[in-house]
Amino acid sequence: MNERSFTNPLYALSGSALMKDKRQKIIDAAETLIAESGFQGLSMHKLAKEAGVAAGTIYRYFSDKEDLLQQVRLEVAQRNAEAIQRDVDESMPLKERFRKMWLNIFDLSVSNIDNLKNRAQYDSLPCVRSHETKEIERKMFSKVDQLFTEGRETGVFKPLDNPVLAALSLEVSVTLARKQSLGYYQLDQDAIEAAIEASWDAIITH
Amino acid sequence: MNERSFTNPLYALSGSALMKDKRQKIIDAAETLIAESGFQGLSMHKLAKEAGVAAGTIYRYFSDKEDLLQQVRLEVAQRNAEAIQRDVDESMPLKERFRKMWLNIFDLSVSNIDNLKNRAQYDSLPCVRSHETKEIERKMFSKVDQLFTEGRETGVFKPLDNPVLAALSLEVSVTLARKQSLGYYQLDQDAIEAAIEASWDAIITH
Amino acid sequence: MNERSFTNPLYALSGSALMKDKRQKIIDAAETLIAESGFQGLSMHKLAKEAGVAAGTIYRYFSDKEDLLQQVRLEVAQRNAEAIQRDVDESMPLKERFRKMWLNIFDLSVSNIDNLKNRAQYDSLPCVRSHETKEIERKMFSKVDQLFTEGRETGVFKPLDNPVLAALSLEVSVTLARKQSLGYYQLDQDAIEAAIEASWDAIITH
Amino acid sequence: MNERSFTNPLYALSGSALMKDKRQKIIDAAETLIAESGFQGLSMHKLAKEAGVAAGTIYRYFSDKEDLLQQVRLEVAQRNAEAIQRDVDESMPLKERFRKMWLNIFDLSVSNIDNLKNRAQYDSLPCVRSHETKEIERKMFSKVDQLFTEGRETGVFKPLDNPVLAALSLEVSVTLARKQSLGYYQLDQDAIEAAIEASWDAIITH
DNA sequence: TATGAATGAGACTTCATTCAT
DNA sequence: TATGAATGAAGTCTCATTCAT
Repeated sequence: MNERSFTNPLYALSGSALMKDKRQKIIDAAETLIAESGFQGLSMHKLAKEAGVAAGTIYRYFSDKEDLLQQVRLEVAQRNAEAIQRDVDESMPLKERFRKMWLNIFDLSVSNIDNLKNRAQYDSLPCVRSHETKEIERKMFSKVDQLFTEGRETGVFKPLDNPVLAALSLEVSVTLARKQSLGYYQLDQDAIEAAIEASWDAIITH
Repeated sequence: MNERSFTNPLYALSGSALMKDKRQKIIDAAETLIAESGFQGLSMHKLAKEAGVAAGTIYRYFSDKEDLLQQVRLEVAQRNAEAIQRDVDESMPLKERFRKMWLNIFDLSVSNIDNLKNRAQYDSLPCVRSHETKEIERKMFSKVDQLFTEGRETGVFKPLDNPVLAALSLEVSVTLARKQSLGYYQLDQDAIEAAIEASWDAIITH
Repeated sequence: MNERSFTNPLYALSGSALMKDKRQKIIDAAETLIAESGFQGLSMHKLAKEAGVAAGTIYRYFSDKEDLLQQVRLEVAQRNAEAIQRDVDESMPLKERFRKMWLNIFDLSVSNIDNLKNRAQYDSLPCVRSHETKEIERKMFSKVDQLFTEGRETGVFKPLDNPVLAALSLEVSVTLARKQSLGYYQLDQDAIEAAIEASWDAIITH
Repeated sequence: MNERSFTNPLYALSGSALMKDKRQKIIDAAETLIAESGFQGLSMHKLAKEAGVAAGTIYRYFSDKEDLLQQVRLEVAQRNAEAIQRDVDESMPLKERFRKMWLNIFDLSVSNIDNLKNRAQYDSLPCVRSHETKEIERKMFSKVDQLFTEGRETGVFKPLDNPVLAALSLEVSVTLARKQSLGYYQLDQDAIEAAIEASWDAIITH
């Protein structure tokens, strides 16, 4: 968000702020519609209506539909990156950090999938691996990277690359969340804790 | 079915066999196009062209596009189910069965993802969950189920539900394969064996 | 109908009789479907199915759809012609003949309209005025013609052409029947008799 | 509406007026095509071409084909309603009003049928009977209703319901016009006057 | 900068008709 | 003679995008 528009109302009507408002309104509307009706249900007309702008206006901020979707994904990814590492601090013990991020991912996945917002994440993210995407990923996984690097160097974790460690442990939470949302089961608190413990077992040395 | 087509290859073009051929040609063409351009890129006209039939012909075999897609998914799922459990026998030791299926899934995922054929699997399978889908899943996971049940009852595995055990161990191979296909890393034989070992660690009691 | 097929079962399977059966089956099926779903709802495939023949077979008896419809109309028209003049005899008094035919037309129109079978009559008959159509009309109106001619020559009816007299009197019953079927009103026996009387008034000299 | 378009003809092409023009152009084109090729011959592509707009444009003004047809019928019905009661005034004697409307209907029917434009009226009007249709009918028949009511109450007409009186007298003109257009006969002025007289005889008390 | 009417390619689907068997 | 699979033109409608205002 442009913070200036909150502290000084004058900025709210200025060119760039207004523009930013419209751009944001369009992106927000896109997310809303995608959450409601999935990715294929997004038409530029519905989007314009939902965002309260004219159809042509969208093309002042995005070169075409693909560009718009790209930027929606970017925004979703950024929000996800923040959510995943929320309340995680380097000063916390290794296991606690692991547990916190595991739960963050699990919660995020459940809500995303429930809202169909997962589509913004799953359908799309794999398709692109642009510079920006990689930037996001680095940010997204900075604390994750640190966790795995630290754990491996102290001999707590197995000597595997970080992405492999992630796939073996943290990303299991995504799989479990998805399955739960599809109705395969309903994990209670104990089951979740057991799953976290098992994920931990996967990567520590025994 | 016209049995003659099995005994005498000359009959291969006779009535019912021809029909089966055409249906299959359409499904194959659909898989090809989906692999090339994803799910949304499949138009009935392109499909007709690729399959070498008239547009209207498709509707002799499938009531509409959704029906066609359903049947494509079914076929893909069935092929996957077979591939996953290939060369796995109950008489084999628990660990060996685990390793074999892990590798089957990994290999399948790599090739699927490389062809984008995963879309037929990932985009769609979750959408339905019909009776047929469940039937497929049961078949798909019969040997998997047996593995986990046996392991848990003998105290080798943790006391978790089968789907959870699967997510913690076997399905990790999908995540790893996808990441590899996206270019995050290239797993050599040692790394794969280590990943299998780590997956095993996730579900056994320590 | 081919009477031979009733008296000698051998004829039932003979070429021409069989052919006539199929042709009739198709026409009957067409009438059934038109009655059910109107004229536009008639597709050659549905027709083939209803008639119990293959789609291609229809084209052995009718050159194309238009030809088929033409012949359906012809058949309906013939049946109508018979119905209109049923139980009318030259020996009956003028007024009685008039009343009988008026009622025949009214009853026919009601049932036709109720079955949507009117479409076979109203949508189509005006479109063509072929030789056969005229032939049908002459037959259809032979007793009507006689009625009007006789009435005019005896000075009972106004000196107007037969088709004009028909429009002024007998055909009013069609208009009334149609309106009733559309729900404008429901004519009881008295109202119908009054309408007949009024129709009579239209054409007699006063 | 943009009021300027009423005060200054230069604005005739400005926004809202243009829109109105386009909608009207489409409706006019529809009437033209229906007149030429009947109701079934109307395809949205042909219509777009005839109207000089893109196919998609039609859907800005009409939700779908059925909606378009409905509005065409409405317009035709309204025009007919006006034509039927043109130059008819309550101050005129009963018979004169009757004669005028009879002729109005006859003339209208002849021209409609000659253009096949009757199809807009006959094929369609009976199908709906919506609120709007009834509104049209009331308007269409206000002077007709008044005529019949007045005539019945003054004892000039038979004690029959208005729709029945209409069918017996005024609507005969439609039947006669149709038959004439189909080439059954050609009514000269005397014959028409005689027909009017006969129609009058149908409903008056003797 | 913003609008939104207009565009027209292309989506899915139907159906009268043909023709090899 | 009968079949019915196959055809492909034509149908209705959607939607990303443009452009005059």
